[in-house]
Amino acid sequence: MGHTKTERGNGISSEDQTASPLIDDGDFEAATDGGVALKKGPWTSAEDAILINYVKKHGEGNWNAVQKHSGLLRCGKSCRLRWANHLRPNLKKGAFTQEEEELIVELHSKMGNKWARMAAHLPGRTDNEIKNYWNTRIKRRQRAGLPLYPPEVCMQALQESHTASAVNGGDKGPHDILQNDNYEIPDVVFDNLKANQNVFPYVPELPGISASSMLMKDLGSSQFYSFMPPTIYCQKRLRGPTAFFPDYSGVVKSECPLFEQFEDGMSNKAAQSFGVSFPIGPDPAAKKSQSFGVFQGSHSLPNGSFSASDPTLEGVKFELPSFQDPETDFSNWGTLSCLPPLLESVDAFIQSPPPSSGLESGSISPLNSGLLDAVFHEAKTLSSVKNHASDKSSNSSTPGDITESSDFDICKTTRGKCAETLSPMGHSASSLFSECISASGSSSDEPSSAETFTESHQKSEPADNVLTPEIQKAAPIQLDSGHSDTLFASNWLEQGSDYDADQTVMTDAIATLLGDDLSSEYKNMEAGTSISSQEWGIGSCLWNNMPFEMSELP
DNA sequence: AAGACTGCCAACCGCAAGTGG
DNA sequence: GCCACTTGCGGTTGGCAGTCT
Repeated sequence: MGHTKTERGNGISSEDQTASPLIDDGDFEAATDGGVALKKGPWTSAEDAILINYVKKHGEGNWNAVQKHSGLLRCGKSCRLRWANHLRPNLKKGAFTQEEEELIVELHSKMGNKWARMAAHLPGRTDNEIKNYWNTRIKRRQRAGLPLYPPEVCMQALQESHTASAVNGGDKGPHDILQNDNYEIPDVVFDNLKANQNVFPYVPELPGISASSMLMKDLGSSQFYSFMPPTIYCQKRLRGPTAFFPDYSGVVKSECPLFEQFEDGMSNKAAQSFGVSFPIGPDPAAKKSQSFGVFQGSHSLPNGSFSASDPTLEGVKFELPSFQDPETDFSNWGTLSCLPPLLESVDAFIQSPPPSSGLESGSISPLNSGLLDAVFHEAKTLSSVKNHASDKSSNSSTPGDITESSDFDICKTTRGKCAETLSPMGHSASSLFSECISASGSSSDEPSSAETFTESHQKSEPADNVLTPEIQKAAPIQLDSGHSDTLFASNWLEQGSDYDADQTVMTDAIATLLGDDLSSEYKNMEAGTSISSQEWGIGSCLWNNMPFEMSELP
Protein backbone atom coordinates (compact mmCIF):
# COMPACT_ATOMS: atom_id res chain seq x y z
CA MET A 1 0.00 0.00 0.00
CA GLY A 2 2.83 2.25 0.62
CA HIS A 3 3.60 2.67 -2.97
CA THR A 4 1.86 2.67 -6.21
CA LYS A 5 2.70 1.04 -9.37
CA THR A 6 2.34 4.32 -11.05
CA GLU A 7 5.60 5.33 -9.66
CA ARG A 8 7.39 2.11 -9.92
CA GLY A 9 5.70 -0.03 -12.44
CA ASN A 10 7.68 0.86 -15.46
CA GLY A 11 10.55 2.15 -13.57
CA ILE A 12 9.34 5.49 -14.66
CA SER A 13 8.32 7.90 -12.05
CA SER A 14 5.22 9.78 -12.82
CA GLU A 15 7.20 12.91 -12.44
CA ASP A 16 9.39 11.63 -15.19
CA GLN A 17 6.60 11.51 -17.63
CA THR A 18 7.27 13.73 -20.50
CA ALA A 19 5.09 15.92 -22.54
CA SER A 20 2.72 13.22 -23.57
CA PRO A 21 1.66 11.42 -20.50
CA LEU A 22 -0.67 9.33 -22.49
CA ILE A 23 1.97 7.88 -24.65
CA ASP A 24 4.81 7.52 -22.33
CA ASP A 25 6.58 4.30 -22.84
CA GLY A 26 5.00 2.53 -25.65
CA ASP A 27 3.22 0.24 -23.33
CA PHE A 28 0.31 -0.36 -25.61
CA GLU A 29 -1.65 -3.41 -26.19
CA ALA A 30 -2.98 -4.73 -29.40
CA ALA A 31 -6.45 -4.16 -28.14
CA THR A 32 -7.97 -1.11 -29.56
CA ASP A 33 -11.05 0.84 -29.05
CA GLY A 34 -12.35 2.21 -32.26
CA GLY A 35 -8.95 1.98 -33.80
CA VAL A 36 -7.30 3.73 -30.89
CA ALA A 37 -4.67 1.73 -29.15
CA LEU A 38 -5.41 1.65 -25.50
CA LYS A 39 -2.74 1.75 -22.93
CA LYS A 40 -2.42 -0.88 -20.32
CA GLY A 41 -0.32 -1.23 -17.29
CA PRO A 42 0.48 1.18 -14.55
CA TRP A 43 -1.17 4.51 -14.50
CA THR A 44 0.84 7.66 -14.57
CA SER A 45 0.01 10.61 -12.45
CA ALA A 46 -0.78 12.53 -15.60
CA GLU A 47 -3.37 9.98 -16.50
CA ASP A 48 -4.68 10.16 -13.01
CA ALA A 49 -5.02 13.89 -13.33
CA ILE A 50 -6.92 13.53 -16.52
CA LEU A 51 -9.23 11.05 -15.01
CA ILE A 52 -9.77 13.12 -11.92
CA ASN A 53 -10.57 16.13 -14.00
CA TYR A 54 -12.96 14.16 -16.04
CA VAL A 55 -14.78 12.83 -13.04
CA LYS A 56 -14.91 16.27 -11.53
CA LYS A 57 -16.58 17.52 -14.64
CA HIS A 58 -18.82 14.66 -15.51
CA GLY A 59 -19.09 12.66 -12.41
CA GLU A 60 -18.62 8.97 -12.03
CA GLY A 61 -19.99 6.64 -14.57
CA ASN A 62 -20.02 6.43 -18.30
CA TRP A 63 -16.47 5.30 -18.11
CA ASN A 64 -16.20 4.40 -21.71
CA ALA A 65 -16.74 8.03 -22.50
CA VAL A 66 -13.63 8.99 -20.63
CA GLN A 67 -11.42 7.91 -23.40
CA LYS A 68 -13.53 9.63 -25.99
CA HIS A 69 -13.89 12.89 -24.19
CA SER A 70 -10.60 13.22 -22.42
CA GLY A 71 -8.33 11.48 -24.79
CA LEU A 72 -7.20 9.21 -22.07
CA LEU A 73 -6.01 6.05 -23.70
CA ARG A 74 -7.58 3.76 -21.22
CA CYS A 75 -10.57 1.58 -21.51
CA GLY A 76 -13.59 2.35 -19.44
CA LYS A 77 -13.03 -0.53 -17.18
CA SER A 78 -9.57 0.54 -16.45
CA CYS A 79 -10.71 4.06 -15.70
CA ARG A 80 -13.39 2.88 -13.40
CA LEU A 81 -10.99 0.62 -11.59
CA ARG A 82 -8.42 3.30 -11.24
CA TRP A 83 -10.94 5.72 -9.91
CA ALA A 84 -12.54 3.30 -7.54
CA ASN A 85 -9.36 1.91 -6.15
CA HIS A 86 -7.06 4.88 -6.11
CA LEU A 87 -8.48 8.20 -7.10
CA ARG A 88 -11.83 8.51 -5.56
CA PRO A 89 -11.95 10.67 -2.47
CA ASN A 90 -12.17 9.37 1.04
CA LEU A 91 -10.10 6.39 0.25
CA LYS A 92 -8.28 5.18 3.26
CA LYS A 93 -4.72 4.36 2.54
CA GLY A 94 -2.32 2.44 4.62
CA ALA A 95 -2.38 -0.87 6.36
CA PHE A 96 -5.54 -2.27 7.77
CA THR A 97 -6.06 -1.53 11.38
CA GLN A 98 -6.63 -4.34 13.77
CA GLU A 99 -10.28 -3.48 13.95
CA GLU A 100 -10.52 -3.62 10.22
CA GLU A 101 -8.74 -6.91 10.10
CA GLU A 102 -11.04 -8.38 12.65
CA LEU A 103 -13.99 -7.08 10.78
CA ILE A 104 -12.74 -8.57 7.58
CA VAL A 105 -12.35 -11.93 9.19
CA GLU A 106 -15.79 -11.73 10.60
CA LEU A 107 -17.32 -10.55 7.40
CA HIS A 108 -15.57 -13.17 5.40
CA SER A 109 -16.79 -15.85 7.70
CA LYS A 110 -20.26 -14.75 6.84
CA MET A 111 -20.01 -13.52 3.31
CA GLY A 112 -17.27 -15.48 1.76
CA ASN A 113 -15.50 -13.81 -1.08
CA LYS A 114 -17.93 -10.99 -1.37
CA TRP A 115 -15.30 -8.36 -1.49
CA ALA A 116 -17.50 -5.59 -2.67
CA ARG A 117 -20.01 -6.22 0.04
CA MET A 118 -17.30 -6.46 2.58
CA ALA A 119 -15.87 -3.22 1.35
CA ALA A 120 -19.19 -1.61 1.98
CA HIS A 121 -18.64 -2.26 5.64
CA LEU A 122 -15.16 -0.88 5.60
CA PRO A 123 -15.39 2.78 4.71
CA GLY A 124 -12.55 3.97 2.61
CA ARG A 125 -11.45 0.51 1.73
CA THR A 126 -11.79 -1.06 -1.63
CA ASP A 127 -12.79 -4.53 -2.50
CA ASN A 128 -9.45 -4.99 -4.11
CA GLU A 129 -7.65 -4.09 -0.96
CA ILE A 130 -9.72 -6.46 1.05
CA LYS A 131 -9.30 -9.17 -1.48
CA ASN A 132 -5.57 -8.75 -1.53
CA TYR A 133 -5.42 -8.72 2.19
CA TRP A 134 -7.44 -11.84 2.44
CA ASN A 135 -5.51 -13.68 -0.17
CA THR A 136 -2.32 -12.83 1.56
CA ARG A 137 -3.78 -13.94 4.81
CA ILE A 138 -4.87 -17.20 3.30
CA LYS A 139 -1.46 -17.85 1.96
CA ARG A 140 0.21 -17.00 5.17
CA ARG A 141 -2.04 -19.06 7.32
CA GLN A 142 -2.11 -21.93 4.96
CA ARG A 143 1.61 -22.06 5.01
CA ALA A 144 1.59 -21.90 8.75
CA GLY A 145 -1.02 -24.61 8.92
CA LEU A 146 -3.41 -22.32 10.66
CA PRO A 147 -7.11 -22.06 10.17
CA LEU A 148 -8.45 -19.01 8.53
CA TYR A 149 -10.80 -18.11 11.28
CA PRO A 150 -10.18 -17.70 14.96
CA PRO A 151 -12.30 -19.87 17.21
CA GLU A 152 -14.30 -16.91 18.35
CA VAL A 153 -15.53 -16.32 14.88
CA CYS A 154 -16.38 -19.96 14.55
CA MET A 155 -18.29 -19.87 17.74
CA GLN A 156 -20.01 -16.71 16.83
CA ALA A 157 -21.07 -18.13 13.57
CA LEU A 158 -22.43 -21.20 15.22
CA GLN A 159 -24.21 -19.19 17.81
CA GLU A 160 -25.69 -16.98 15.21
CA SER A 161 -26.68 -20.00 13.33
CA HIS A 162 -28.62 -21.18 16.30
CA THR A 163 -30.03 -17.79 16.98
CA ALA A 164 -31.04 -17.29 13.43
CA SER A 165 -32.72 -20.59 13.36
CA ALA A 166 -34.56 -19.82 16.53
CA VAL A 167 -35.74 -16.56 15.12
CA ASN A 168 -36.74 -17.96 11.82
CA GLY A 169 -38.23 -20.98 13.32
CA GLY A 170 -40.43 -18.93 15.55
CA ASP A 171 -41.98 -21.27 18.02
CA LYS A 172 -40.27 -24.18 16.57
CA GLY A 173 -38.68 -26.35 19.05
CA PRO A 174 -35.20 -27.57 18.72
CA HIS A 175 -36.56 -30.74 17.47
CA ASP A 176 -38.03 -28.96 14.58
CA ILE A 177 -34.82 -27.26 14.01
CA LEU A 178 -33.09 -30.47 13.56
CA GLN A 179 -35.89 -32.35 12.12
CA ASN A 180 -37.10 -29.99 9.55
CA ASP A 181 -34.48 -27.41 9.51
CA ASN A 182 -31.79 -29.75 10.24
CA TYR A 183 -29.53 -27.70 8.17
CA GLU A 184 -28.53 -25.79 11.17
CA ILE A 185 -25.62 -27.49 12.72
CA PRO A 186 -25.60 -30.13 10.06
CA ASP A 187 -25.08 -27.35 7.64
CA VAL A 188 -21.93 -26.62 9.36
CA VAL A 189 -21.14 -30.20 9.05
CA PHE A 190 -22.10 -30.14 5.49
CA ASP A 191 -19.79 -27.39 4.75
CA ASN A 192 -17.11 -29.10 6.63
CA LEU A 193 -17.77 -32.02 4.47
CA LYS A 194 -16.76 -29.94 1.60
CA ALA A 195 -13.92 -28.22 3.21
CA ASN A 196 -12.69 -31.31 4.89
CA GLN A 197 -14.20 -33.89 2.73
CA ASN A 198 -11.36 -36.26 3.04
CA VAL A 199 -11.10 -35.99 6.74
CA PHE A 200 -14.67 -35.93 7.69
CA PRO A 201 -15.63 -38.89 9.76
CA TYR A 202 -19.32 -38.60 10.11
CA VAL A 203 -20.74 -37.97 6.75
CA PRO A 204 -21.66 -41.27 5.32
CA GLU A 205 -20.63 -42.33 1.98
CA LEU A 206 -23.60 -42.00 -0.21
CA PRO A 207 -22.95 -43.48 -3.53
CA GLY A 208 -26.42 -42.98 -4.74
CA ILE A 209 -26.85 -39.45 -3.69
CA SER A 210 -26.28 -36.77 -6.10
CA ALA A 211 -24.31 -33.76 -5.27
CA SER A 212 -27.21 -31.70 -6.33
CA SER A 213 -29.42 -33.37 -3.85
CA MET A 214 -26.93 -32.84 -1.17
CA LEU A 215 -26.57 -29.31 -2.17
CA MET A 216 -30.23 -28.88 -2.42
CA LYS A 217 -30.60 -29.33 1.19
CA ASP A 218 -27.89 -27.08 2.23
CA LEU A 219 -27.94 -24.60 -0.49
CA GLY A 220 -30.85 -23.06 1.16
CA SER A 221 -29.23 -23.00 4.47
CA SER A 222 -27.61 -20.17 6.06
CA GLN A 223 -24.49 -21.90 7.00
CA PHE A 224 -23.84 -23.15 3.62
CA TYR A 225 -24.01 -19.80 2.16
CA SER A 226 -22.14 -18.10 4.83
CA PHE A 227 -19.47 -20.58 5.36
CA MET A 228 -19.18 -21.77 1.91
CA PRO A 229 -15.65 -21.24 0.97
CA PRO A 230 -15.20 -18.77 -1.75
CA THR A 231 -14.72 -20.84 -4.76
CA ILE A 232 -17.72 -22.93 -4.18
CA TYR A 233 -20.37 -20.95 -2.62
CA CYS A 234 -20.77 -18.41 -5.25
CA GLN A 235 -18.73 -19.08 -8.22
CA LYS A 236 -20.54 -16.69 -10.35
CA ARG A 237 -22.79 -13.91 -9.75
CA LEU A 238 -26.35 -14.59 -9.31
CA ARG A 239 -28.34 -15.47 -12.25
CA GLY A 240 -31.70 -16.70 -12.96
CA PRO A 241 -32.76 -20.26 -12.52
CA THR A 242 -30.74 -22.79 -14.26
CA ALA A 243 -31.37 -26.31 -15.11
CA PHE A 244 -29.46 -27.65 -12.28
CA PHE A 245 -32.24 -27.86 -9.79
CA PRO A 246 -35.20 -27.38 -11.96
CA ASP A 247 -37.50 -29.27 -9.72
CA TYR A 248 -36.75 -27.30 -6.69
CA SER A 249 -36.40 -23.84 -7.86
CA GLY A 250 -40.00 -23.02 -7.79
CA VAL A 251 -40.62 -24.46 -4.41
CA VAL A 252 -37.59 -23.38 -2.68
CA LYS A 253 -37.00 -19.99 -4.01
CA SER A 254 -40.16 -18.66 -2.61
CA GLU A 255 -38.81 -19.14 0.80
CA CYS A 256 -35.21 -18.82 0.14
CA PRO A 257 -34.12 -16.28 -2.34
CA LEU A 258 -30.60 -17.28 -1.84
CA PHE A 259 -31.36 -20.59 -3.21
CA GLU A 260 -31.24 -19.08 -6.59
CA GLN A 261 -27.73 -18.21 -5.91
CA PHE A 262 -26.82 -21.59 -4.77
CA GLU A 263 -28.39 -23.52 -7.43
CA ASP A 264 -26.29 -21.72 -9.86
CA GLY A 265 -23.26 -21.19 -7.83
CA MET A 266 -23.13 -24.74 -6.74
CA SER A 267 -22.87 -26.35 -10.01
CA ASN A 268 -20.59 -28.84 -11.50
CA LYS A 269 -17.61 -27.36 -9.94
CA ALA A 270 -19.11 -27.67 -6.58
CA ALA A 271 -20.06 -31.20 -7.23
CA GLN A 272 -16.60 -31.95 -8.32
CA SER A 273 -15.33 -30.34 -5.25
CA PHE A 274 -17.41 -32.67 -3.24
CA GLY A 275 -16.05 -35.55 -5.08
CA VAL A 276 -19.43 -36.71 -6.01
CA SER A 277 -21.17 -36.95 -9.26
CA PHE A 278 -24.56 -36.22 -10.46
CA PRO A 279 -26.72 -39.16 -11.06
CA ILE A 280 -28.42 -39.52 -14.31
CA GLY A 281 -31.98 -38.47 -14.28
CA PRO A 282 -32.24 -37.43 -10.70
CA ASP A 283 -35.57 -37.94 -9.18
CA PRO A 284 -36.65 -34.82 -7.43
CA ALA A 285 -38.44 -36.66 -4.74
CA ALA A 286 -35.55 -38.90 -4.19
CA LYS A 287 -33.35 -35.94 -4.21
CA LYS A 288 -35.24 -34.34 -1.46
CA SER A 289 -35.28 -37.25 0.83
CA GLN A 290 -31.85 -38.32 0.06
CA SER A 291 -30.42 -35.00 0.54
CA PHE A 292 -31.70 -34.82 4.02
CA GLY A 293 -30.91 -38.33 4.67
CA VAL A 294 -27.37 -37.39 4.38
CA PHE A 295 -27.58 -35.33 7.42
CA GLN A 296 -30.21 -37.05 9.24
CA GLY A 297 -28.05 -39.83 10.12
CA SER A 298 -28.44 -42.32 7.43
CA HIS A 299 -25.48 -44.50 7.48
CA SER A 300 -24.05 -46.00 4.52
CA LEU A 301 -23.63 -49.63 4.93
CA PRO A 302 -20.71 -51.54 3.69
CA ASN A 303 -22.64 -52.47 0.66
CA GLY A 304 -23.44 -48.92 -0.05
CA SER A 305 -27.03 -49.06 1.04
CA PHE A 306 -28.48 -47.02 3.79
CA SER A 307 -29.79 -47.78 7.14
CA ALA A 308 -33.41 -47.06 7.73
CA SER A 309 -32.75 -44.71 10.53
CA ASP A 310 -32.92 -41.63 8.50
CA PRO A 311 -36.15 -39.83 8.71
CA THR A 312 -37.80 -38.65 5.62
CA LEU A 313 -38.61 -35.07 5.42
CA GLU A 314 -41.89 -34.37 3.86
CA GLY A 315 -41.87 -30.70 4.26
CA VAL A 316 -38.72 -29.31 3.02
CA LYS A 317 -38.42 -25.78 4.04
CA PHE A 318 -35.62 -23.47 3.45
CA GLU A 319 -35.27 -20.54 5.62
CA LEU A 320 -33.00 -17.65 5.50
CA PRO A 321 -31.36 -16.79 8.74
CA SER A 322 -31.19 -13.15 9.21
CA PHE A 323 -27.54 -12.73 8.82
CA GLN A 324 -27.72 -14.47 5.55
CA ASP A 325 -29.63 -11.72 4.06
CA PRO A 326 -27.30 -9.86 1.80
CA GLU A 327 -28.86 -6.72 3.05
CA THR A 328 -28.49 -7.63 6.62
CA ASP A 329 -27.28 -4.86 8.72
CA PHE A 330 -24.04 -6.14 9.96
CA SER A 331 -23.97 -3.68 12.70
CA ASN A 332 -26.41 -5.94 14.38
CA TRP A 333 -24.04 -8.77 14.37
CA GLY A 334 -22.32 -9.79 17.43
CA THR A 335 -19.29 -7.83 18.06
CA LEU A 336 -15.91 -9.25 18.25
CA SER A 337 -15.61 -8.31 21.79
CA CYS A 338 -14.67 -11.79 22.69
CA LEU A 339 -11.78 -11.70 20.38
CA PRO A 340 -8.47 -11.61 21.99
CA PRO A 341 -6.21 -8.77 21.09
CA LEU A 342 -4.44 -10.68 18.43
CA LEU A 343 -6.24 -12.93 16.12
CA GLU A 344 -3.09 -14.55 15.10
CA SER A 345 -2.34 -15.65 18.58
CA VAL A 346 -5.72 -17.16 18.86
CA ASP A 347 -5.47 -18.82 15.55
CA ALA A 348 -2.35 -20.46 16.65
CA PHE A 349 -4.40 -22.36 19.11
CA ILE A 350 -6.01 -24.43 16.48
CA GLN A 351 -3.47 -25.82 14.22
CA SER A 352 -4.70 -26.94 10.92
CA PRO A 353 -3.24 -29.94 9.28
CA PRO A 354 -0.85 -29.11 6.59
CA PRO A 355 -2.54 -28.80 3.29
CA SER A 356 -0.92 -31.79 1.87
CA SER A 357 -2.20 -34.04 4.55
CA GLY A 358 -5.63 -32.75 4.96
CA LEU A 359 -6.58 -32.52 1.40
CA GLU A 360 -6.11 -34.81 -1.36
CA SER A 361 -5.86 -34.21 -4.99
CA GLY A 362 -9.02 -33.21 -6.56
CA SER A 363 -10.52 -32.07 -3.38
CA ILE A 364 -11.18 -28.60 -2.30
CA SER A 365 -8.25 -26.45 -2.30
CA PRO A 366 -7.08 -25.51 1.09
CA LEU A 367 -7.53 -22.04 -0.05
CA ASN A 368 -11.15 -22.68 -0.02
CA SER A 369 -11.24 -23.98 3.44
CA GLY A 370 -13.28 -21.65 5.39
CA LEU A 371 -14.78 -21.13 8.73
CA LEU A 372 -16.13 -24.59 8.91
CA ASP A 373 -12.83 -25.95 8.17
CA ALA A 374 -11.60 -24.17 11.15
CA VAL A 375 -14.50 -25.38 13.20
CA PHE A 376 -13.95 -28.91 12.25
CA HIS A 377 -10.31 -28.77 12.80
CA GLU A 378 -10.91 -27.28 16.13
CA ALA A 379 -13.11 -30.20 16.88
CA LYS A 380 -10.44 -32.56 15.79
CA THR A 381 -7.83 -30.81 17.75
CA LEU A 382 -9.85 -30.76 20.88
CA SER A 383 -10.87 -34.28 20.37
CA SER A 384 -7.25 -35.15 20.20
CA VAL A 385 -6.57 -33.24 23.34
CA LYS A 386 -9.47 -34.81 25.08
CA ASN A 387 -8.49 -38.20 23.99
CA HIS A 388 -5.17 -37.62 25.41
CA ALA A 389 -6.52 -36.33 28.65
CA SER A 390 -8.95 -39.13 29.00
CA ASP A 391 -6.22 -41.44 28.05
CA LYS A 392 -4.23 -40.52 31.04
CA SER A 393 -7.10 -40.34 33.41
CA SER A 394 -8.67 -43.59 32.47
CA ASN A 395 -5.69 -45.70 32.01
CA SER A 396 -6.14 -47.47 35.27
CA SER A 397 -9.86 -47.46 35.40
CA THR A 398 -10.69 -49.88 32.73
CA PRO A 399 -8.37 -52.66 31.93
CA GLY A 400 -8.22 -53.13 28.30
CA ASP A 401 -9.94 -49.91 27.81
CA ILE A 402 -9.78 -48.69 24.35
CA THR A 403 -8.07 -45.61 25.42
CA GLU A 404 -5.21 -47.33 26.98
CA SER A 405 -3.15 -46.99 23.95
CA SER A 406 -2.37 -44.03 21.88
CA ASP A 407 -4.82 -42.01 19.97
CA PHE A 408 -3.59 -43.70 16.95
CA ASP A 409 -4.51 -47.02 18.35
CA ILE A 410 -7.91 -45.79 19.11
CA CYS A 411 -8.34 -44.89 15.58
CA LYS A 412 -7.23 -48.19 14.34
CA THR A 413 -9.07 -50.32 16.78
CA THR A 414 -12.25 -49.31 18.44
CA ARG A 415 -13.07 -46.69 15.95
CA GLY A 416 -12.28 -48.87 13.16
CA LYS A 417 -15.44 -50.86 12.72
CA CYS A 418 -17.97 -48.21 12.32
CA ALA A 419 -15.53 -45.77 11.04
CA GLU A 420 -14.82 -47.83 8.05
CA THR A 421 -18.41 -48.03 7.11
CA LEU A 422 -19.14 -44.46 7.79
CA SER A 423 -16.33 -43.04 5.93
CA PRO A 424 -17.08 -39.92 4.05
CA MET A 425 -16.22 -39.67 0.47
CA GLY A 426 -14.56 -42.95 0.57
CA HIS A 427 -12.32 -42.16 3.43
CA SER A 428 -12.49 -44.23 6.47
CA ALA A 429 -12.72 -42.69 9.81
CA SER A 430 -9.67 -44.51 10.83
CA SER A 431 -7.84 -42.97 8.02
CA LEU A 432 -9.33 -39.76 9.07
CA PHE A 433 -7.97 -40.02 12.51
CA SER A 434 -4.74 -41.14 11.17
CA GLU A 435 -4.73 -38.15 9.01
CA CYS A 436 -5.80 -36.00 11.80
CA ILE A 437 -3.06 -37.14 14.01
CA SER A 438 -0.40 -37.46 11.49
CA ALA A 439 -1.40 -34.30 9.86
CA SER A 440 -1.25 -32.46 13.07
CA GLY A 441 2.28 -33.33 13.46
CA SER A 442 3.34 -33.78 9.97
CA SER A 443 4.63 -30.37 9.54
CA SER A 444 8.31 -30.38 9.32
CA ASP A 445 8.65 -28.21 12.32
CA GLU A 446 5.99 -29.83 14.37
CA PRO A 447 6.07 -32.94 16.42
CA SER A 448 5.10 -35.99 14.56
CA SER A 449 3.43 -38.08 17.17
CA ALA A 450 -0.05 -37.50 18.30
CA GLU A 451 1.00 -37.32 21.86
CA THR A 452 3.62 -34.80 21.23
CA PHE A 453 1.20 -32.90 19.18
CA THR A 454 -1.27 -32.86 21.94
CA GLU A 455 1.21 -31.81 24.46
CA SER A 456 2.53 -29.14 22.29
CA HIS A 457 -0.92 -27.86 21.88
CA GLN A 458 -1.54 -27.85 25.52
CA LYS A 459 1.60 -25.98 26.04
CA SER A 460 0.87 -23.43 23.44
CA GLU A 461 -2.69 -22.86 24.42
CA PRO A 462 -3.50 -19.52 25.80
CA ALA A 463 -4.78 -19.65 29.29
CA ASP A 464 -8.28 -18.88 28.23
CA ASN A 465 -8.35 -21.69 25.83
CA VAL A 466 -7.60 -24.54 28.07
CA LEU A 467 -10.13 -27.24 28.21
CA THR A 468 -12.91 -26.63 30.53
CA PRO A 469 -13.84 -29.36 32.90
CA GLU A 470 -17.09 -29.63 31.06
CA ILE A 471 -15.40 -30.35 27.84
CA GLN A 472 -13.10 -32.78 29.44
CA LYS A 473 -16.03 -34.38 31.03
CA ALA A 474 -17.49 -35.15 27.71
CA ALA A 475 -14.39 -36.69 26.38
CA PRO A 476 -14.60 -40.07 28.05
CA ILE A 477 -18.04 -40.47 26.69
CA GLN A 478 -16.76 -40.47 23.27
CA LEU A 479 -13.88 -42.66 23.90
CA ASP A 480 -14.90 -45.08 26.55
CA SER A 481 -18.07 -45.90 24.83
CA GLY A 482 -16.07 -47.34 22.12
CA HIS A 483 -17.53 -45.18 19.46
CA SER A 484 -15.59 -43.75 16.72
CA ASP A 485 -16.71 -40.42 17.97
CA THR A 486 -19.74 -38.65 19.15
CA LEU A 487 -20.97 -38.42 15.69
CA PHE A 488 -21.74 -42.03 15.72
CA ALA A 489 -24.21 -41.59 18.44
CA SER A 490 -26.54 -43.80 16.57
CA ASN A 491 -24.48 -46.66 17.75
CA TRP A 492 -25.29 -45.72 21.24
CA LEU A 493 -28.87 -46.46 20.56
CA GLU A 494 -27.96 -49.76 19.17
CA GLN A 495 -26.13 -50.59 22.32
CA GLY A 496 -29.14 -50.17 24.47
CA SER A 497 -28.59 -49.28 28.06
CA ASP A 498 -25.13 -48.14 27.44
CA TYR A 499 -26.58 -45.42 25.46
CA ASP A 500 -28.83 -44.27 28.24
CA ALA A 501 -25.96 -43.82 30.56
CA ASP A 502 -23.92 -42.18 27.94
CA GLN A 503 -26.75 -40.02 26.94
CA THR A 504 -27.24 -38.77 30.42
CA VAL A 505 -23.68 -37.77 30.73
CA MET A 506 -23.74 -36.46 27.27
CA THR A 507 -26.78 -34.40 27.95
CA ASP A 508 -25.26 -33.00 31.07
CA ALA A 509 -22.14 -32.12 29.24
CA ILE A 510 -24.10 -30.45 26.56
CA ALA A 511 -26.18 -28.70 29.10
CA THR A 512 -23.10 -27.32 30.63
CA LEU A 513 -21.73 -26.35 27.34
CA LEU A 514 -24.74 -24.83 25.80
CA GLY A 515 -26.28 -23.25 28.78
CA ASP A 516 -29.65 -23.84 30.22
CA ASP A 517 -31.79 -22.66 27.43
CA LEU A 518 -30.08 -24.55 24.75
CA SER A 519 -29.55 -27.59 26.81
CA SER A 520 -33.16 -27.73 27.77
CA GLU A 521 -33.95 -27.66 24.16
CA TYR A 522 -31.65 -30.48 23.65
CA LYS A 523 -33.08 -32.43 26.51
CA ASN A 524 -36.59 -31.90 25.30
CA MET A 525 -35.56 -32.94 21.93
CA GLU A 526 -33.91 -36.06 23.14
CA ALA A 527 -36.79 -36.94 25.36
CA GLY A 528 -39.74 -36.40 23.18
CA THR A 529 -38.83 -36.69 19.64
CA SER A 530 -37.94 -39.18 17.11
CA ILE A 531 -34.88 -37.38 16.12
CA SER A 532 -32.06 -39.69 15.81
CA SER A 533 -29.11 -39.39 18.00
CA GLN A 534 -27.11 -39.39 14.91
CA GLU A 535 -28.46 -36.06 14.05
CA TRP A 536 -27.67 -34.67 17.38
CA GLY A 537 -24.43 -36.40 17.41
CA ILE A 538 -23.24 -34.29 14.60
CA GLY A 539 -24.12 -31.16 16.36
CA SER A 540 -23.05 -32.25 19.74
CA CYS A 541 -19.72 -33.24 18.48
CA LEU A 542 -19.19 -29.80 17.20
CA TRP A 543 -20.41 -28.26 20.36
CA ASN A 544 -18.47 -30.55 22.53
CA ASN A 545 -15.34 -29.81 20.73
CA MET A 546 -15.62 -26.12 20.85
CA PRO A 547 -12.75 -24.64 22.76
CA PHE A 548 -14.71 -21.85 24.26
CA GLU A 549 -15.11 -20.73 27.74
CA MET A 550 -18.52 -20.91 29.23
CA SER A 551 -18.45 -17.20 29.72
CA GLU A 552 -18.41 -16.81 25.99
CA LEU A 553 -21.69 -18.52 25.58
CA PRO A 554 -24.76 -16.42 25.29
C1' DA B 1 26.47 -10.78 -1.66
C1' DA B 2 23.21 -13.32 -4.18
C1' DG B 3 19.38 -16.00 -4.94
C1' DA B 4 15.00 -17.67 -3.12
C1' DC B 5 11.04 -16.70 -0.91
C1' DT B 6 7.28 -13.97 0.67
C1' DG B 7 4.38 -9.91 1.11
C1' DC B 8 2.08 -6.55 -0.98
C1' DC B 9 -0.06 -4.10 -4.45
C1' DA B 10 -1.98 -2.73 -8.88
C1' DA B 11 -4.04 -3.96 -12.79
C1' DC B 12 -6.10 -7.00 -16.15
C1' DC B 13 -9.43 -10.41 -17.62
C1' DG B 14 -13.68 -12.83 -18.03
C1' DC B 15 -18.16 -13.24 -16.70
C1' DA B 16 -22.61 -11.73 -15.48
C1' DA B 17 -26.06 -8.34 -14.01
C1' DG B 18 -28.20 -4.15 -15.16
C1' DT B 19 -30.02 -0.93 -18.42
C1' DG B 20 -31.80 1.30 -22.31
C1' DG B 21 -33.14 1.32 -27.13
C1' DG C 1 -38.14 -10.26 -26.02
C1' DC C 2 -33.78 -9.24 -28.03
C1' DC C 3 -29.57 -6.98 -28.38
C1' DA C 4 -25.84 -3.95 -27.40
C1' DC C 5 -23.64 -1.52 -24.10
C1' DT C 6 -22.24 -0.33 -19.42
C1' DT C 7 -21.14 -1.48 -14.95
C1' DG C 8 -19.73 -4.37 -11.27
C1' DC C 9 -17.56 -8.29 -9.31
C1' DG C 10 -14.26 -11.80 -8.37
C1' DG C 11 -10.19 -14.35 -9.88
C1' DT C 12 -5.77 -14.07 -11.44
C1' DT C 13 -1.39 -12.31 -12.80
C1' DG C 14 2.75 -9.72 -12.75
C1' DG C 15 6.12 -6.92 -10.65
C1' DC C 16 8.54 -4.56 -6.95
C1' DA C 17 10.22 -4.55 -2.19
C1' DG C 18 11.58 -6.67 1.89
C1' DT C 19 13.22 -10.69 4.29
C1' DC C 20 15.40 -14.97 4.69
C1' DT C 21 18.90 -18.42 3.78
